[in-house]
Amino acid sequence: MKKYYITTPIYYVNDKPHIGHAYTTIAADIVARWRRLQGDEVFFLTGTDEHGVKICQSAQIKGMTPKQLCDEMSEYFKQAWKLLNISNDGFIRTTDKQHEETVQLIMQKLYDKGLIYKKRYKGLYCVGCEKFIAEKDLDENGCCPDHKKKPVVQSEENYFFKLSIFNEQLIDIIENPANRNHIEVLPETRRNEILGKLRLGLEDISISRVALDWGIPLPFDKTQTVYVWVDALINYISAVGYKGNKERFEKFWPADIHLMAKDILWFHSVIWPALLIGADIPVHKRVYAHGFFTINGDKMSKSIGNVITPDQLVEKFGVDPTRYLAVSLIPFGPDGDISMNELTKKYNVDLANNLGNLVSRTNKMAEKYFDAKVPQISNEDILTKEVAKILNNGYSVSIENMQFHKTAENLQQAITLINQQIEQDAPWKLAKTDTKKLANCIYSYFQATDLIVLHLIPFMPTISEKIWALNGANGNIIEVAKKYFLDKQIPKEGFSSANNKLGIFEILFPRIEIKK
RNA sequence: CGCGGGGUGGAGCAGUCCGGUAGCUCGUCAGGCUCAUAACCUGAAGGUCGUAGGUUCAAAUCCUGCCCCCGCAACCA
Repeated sequence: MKKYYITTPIYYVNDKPHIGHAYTTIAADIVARWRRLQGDEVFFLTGTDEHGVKICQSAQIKGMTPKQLCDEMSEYFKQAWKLLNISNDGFIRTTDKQHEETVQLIMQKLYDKGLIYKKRYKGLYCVGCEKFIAEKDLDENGCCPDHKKKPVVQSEENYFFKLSIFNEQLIDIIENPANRNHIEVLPETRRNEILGKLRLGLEDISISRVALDWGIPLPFDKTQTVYVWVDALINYISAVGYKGNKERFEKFWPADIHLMAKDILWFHSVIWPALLIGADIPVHKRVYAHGFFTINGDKMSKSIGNVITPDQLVEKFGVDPTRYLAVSLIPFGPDGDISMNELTKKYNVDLANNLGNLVSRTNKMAEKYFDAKVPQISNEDILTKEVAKILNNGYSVSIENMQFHKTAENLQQAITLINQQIEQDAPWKLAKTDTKKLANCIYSYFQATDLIVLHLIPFMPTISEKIWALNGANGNIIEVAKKYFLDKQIPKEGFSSANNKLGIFEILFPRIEIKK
């Protein structure tokens, strides 16, 4: 049995979950569920990032302790993932004791190996941004462009990580598949970007902050805390037991894929591998950065007030459609535009008209002509083989490459084929002339739909099961799916079989009117 | 000369690496069907592929110049 370790980033608890967080998490969940159907032993990790100045301040404003705030915010994420039926195996919080100890362990190791040194750092610091700001980025008045405030000169003594010495090695790791630490950075265009930046050279990075309570103290200098990014990255190994569960760690690490949005690709393809190599730990195998979306053409922002939350989507479309729509509307990788209108359109076309209506019409026909049972077959079922051919052609390749919009297209193609076949067969005519042939046709619609439904599981786990039941299919859908994906044979038992009673019909995807 | 992405019928996109009847979804129009969630099926109209040159028998696709849009530019969740 193969293992598969997949992660989302850990989300910063300064903000409640929005569609961006949901997007990454749903994508990861789809892959995780897909791998499980393939028979892999999957560890799917998500979590929350909880240290840093911003959290401290937010907590203060709300009159809470940082810990209280983190508990509250972390819970929002947990609930959002529960709502979206996310099948994560772990949920790490950077305030977990085990994580904090792991971070200290790694820091100590890097320190002992001479990869960390102390240096005075002087720069312009914008209090609003909480960061050092380069002179060239200031506006014409010498102020921070975001906060319109003059930065203050700050001088701090910090610990630095010798990132620069890894420069050549990192280029090779990313560029050369034969390197034993090779990391596949995807999509390709992003990989080129990273390589381009790496070729400009690396500087050492500061990895600690002074006088910040809300953080993990450096083991070798308790007056400083670990910089939040370093803290955050280490979650990927602490969650699988780098400290405390050697067996699990060796089983799952290195991660097979880290998923994220493009803004944090640098950290995952440069800083994270450098830290790992520094600490003599194998590096992850793959990072995949997806794009950002605009909403109705605008950047998603609180001030515009166009932020879409998972709750809103679920309220409008339901859980499974939300999952499907989130990943199928735009290609995974580049930036894309999303709007409620487009989502609704796709919902109506793909789910209500195509899939939903197919289930509806076949169920109603069986109800009408065969007393709500799956009819007996007498000839070979060709349709299901044709559907299998379509799915074999595009489904797994696209899902492996995270091209979910193509996977969705593939599924829709398969559904359309059945709709076309129904039109050609015209069962409503056969009902008057040839009951034997009619039985054959209806049977094949069920079988073919069942096959599609197996492929829908990663996207719409609950509705897949519902259709399975509606179609009077035998057996546990997950077990049947695993078996099917293992030997690619349509099982005689396990699909809708003759004389099976259909489920009580209900409309799965009610059409949603689009407001003009 | 900072780096990168993009400009294809009304809308959104694919095709560009490996030149050879320009494809998909939506929308529009016409027809069919009535099992179905006014759903489904068939067909049609609509594009000098940002622009100006070049290479070639042949370019959306390769090369060069220009115009326009959008990200990133490292301590940023």
